[in-house]
Amino acid sequence: MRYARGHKDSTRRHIIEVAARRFREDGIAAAGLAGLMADAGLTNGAFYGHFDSKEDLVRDALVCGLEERARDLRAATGKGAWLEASIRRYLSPAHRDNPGRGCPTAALVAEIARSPRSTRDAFGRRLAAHVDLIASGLRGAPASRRRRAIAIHGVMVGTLQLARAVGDRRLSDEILESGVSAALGLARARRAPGP
Amino acid sequence: MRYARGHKDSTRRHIIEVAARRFREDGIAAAGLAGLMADAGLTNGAFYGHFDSKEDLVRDALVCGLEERARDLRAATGKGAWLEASIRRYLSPAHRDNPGRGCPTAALVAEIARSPRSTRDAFGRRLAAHVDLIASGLRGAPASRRRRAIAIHGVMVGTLQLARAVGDRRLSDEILESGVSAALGLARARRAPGP
DNA sequence: TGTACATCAGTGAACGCGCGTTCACTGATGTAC
DNA sequence: TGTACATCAGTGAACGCGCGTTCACTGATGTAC
Repeated sequence: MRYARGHKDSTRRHIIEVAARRFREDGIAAAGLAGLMADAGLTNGAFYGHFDSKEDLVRDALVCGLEERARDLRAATGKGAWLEASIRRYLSPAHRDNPGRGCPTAALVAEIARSPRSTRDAFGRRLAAHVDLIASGLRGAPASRRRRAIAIHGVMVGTLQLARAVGDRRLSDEILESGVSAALGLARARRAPGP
Repeated sequence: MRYARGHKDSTRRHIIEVAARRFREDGIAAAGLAGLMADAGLTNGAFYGHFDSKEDLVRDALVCGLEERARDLRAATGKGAWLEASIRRYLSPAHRDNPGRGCPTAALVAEIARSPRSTRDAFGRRLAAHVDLIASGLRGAPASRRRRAIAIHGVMVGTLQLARAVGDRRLSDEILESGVSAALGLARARRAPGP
């Protein structure tokens, strides 16, 4: 064959990685396939040798990004205060200013909500796994840990997005700090807050 | 003149309202001007008699949606437990299932983050006012109230979006409940959580 | 009172462009004989 | 060892379509005389 064994697979992976970055930077609707393929060093025609449709790539790129972050987080677990450290890293100016290499959820959650069922199911499964991972770093009864893990994830995603959207840098920094404060509070509590 | 006095102004307002709904439902990038104008009962050509560009409409529609929600919230303040009630209403299945008439921030924050400076500044100003409104319903020292108000807004926006994005209805409901629980906890606390 | 003209919100066709998708083709390789 | 053929990842032009934007035009009204 013209190409080495495994060449096509690695090309496919490369396209997915490029797409995962571009989708997070520009949004799914605003990222065109031709530009994406050019970024990957290929021409537009090669796309359909690897994927059935754009939506197919969207799902793969989303899962790719989510699993990379899950691997990173799983690798950190166990080390002392790993959850606190990962909350601070998540709500850092560095993460806010580099969406392309950051959390796919924060960048794409609204577009995922408008995606076909299969994409939303794939997202839901990864979200559930991520929540379990966060919950493993909490103390308290299982139900309370799960509730707080979901809320921690929610406040992380929400405040990161708000920090990215406001024009004022000072306000943006303040949003990040408030998010850290609230997430750490939930992480340290022994009971779920609220009713 | 052919049209009654104030006709053009009311047409403009109508276009903005239609756009505010469509943007929240479909996303800004995915909502086309021709479809939007047709929804408003006009033809595409009339658009540029009212706005300089799509971005111009985006900013106006965003501000329109945000101010409507601010008015609703302001009207509720003062009534006993108004903040708790508004948190529960925000994180309800009804709000989750009707993004078109819901919170513009939850629907559009990622696209706002990719918008020009003027749009992000307009968003930042409304966000700051909204945070002040939430803070007015909290107890404690001013700095703590502000921190918690930002975090409450963050957890509301974040968990609503997560609830919209997952395919599994049960998980979605659980996310909403966890968000309510955490937001109420932050609302009832007397001190900011965390370090 | 009647007529000619100015106003202006809205019409609808057209602009160039990039979109997602299709397809006939290329050309370097491995295989068959 | 040399030649003919099959394979297949990638090429690049083309498809129809909808995008944001422009513009010459319409036609009902108010105004001027």
